[in-house]
Amino acid sequence: MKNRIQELRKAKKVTQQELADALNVTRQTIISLENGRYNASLILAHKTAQFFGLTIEELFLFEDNENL
Amino acid sequence: MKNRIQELRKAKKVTQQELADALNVTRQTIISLENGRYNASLILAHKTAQFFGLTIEELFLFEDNENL
DNA sequence: AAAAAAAGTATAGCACACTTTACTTTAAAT
DNA sequence: ATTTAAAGTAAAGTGTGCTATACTTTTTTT
Repeated sequence: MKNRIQELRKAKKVTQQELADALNVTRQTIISLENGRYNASLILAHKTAQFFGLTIEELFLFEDNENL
Repeated sequence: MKNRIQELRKAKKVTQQELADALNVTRQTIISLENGRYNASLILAHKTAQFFGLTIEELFLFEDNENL
């Protein structure tokens, strides 16, 4: 599953550190999410979507056949 | 974070086993989600929401101050 | 009332989301 | 060109989502 975090963060002119602080996670977490190392938890997904004023489904691009 | 899984599952007259099969998880996972033992992963949340024809935000009731 | 189906509890184990720390590389500012 | 800020990599550790197996309790059916 891909996401639009990096794209939207840059459009908002926010650094990884600033986003991390706003979401109460570490910068590592933001890097890993942006670079597709792992998927966000449900709560983090929701907080991130709220930060950008979107729904989870708008921020995260779900494909069919995602195996958990 | 609470969710409406049990309520919607019963309304649809589906057993935990049937829902588990439809989502490709075990019955234990459904029981644990319904009884609030843990939160769904993002992908499972999405598949479950799709099963009920809802968005994630409609199926899962996010509160403020959820600490990851 | 007895049998069968559905729901629940318990525990051990694995995978991965997230943290922490430390170091390197790339981009921006002076 | 040098410095500084931002982004990236690496690796070990913790907590939890999910599986698997086995057993018990509740609900439904006959």
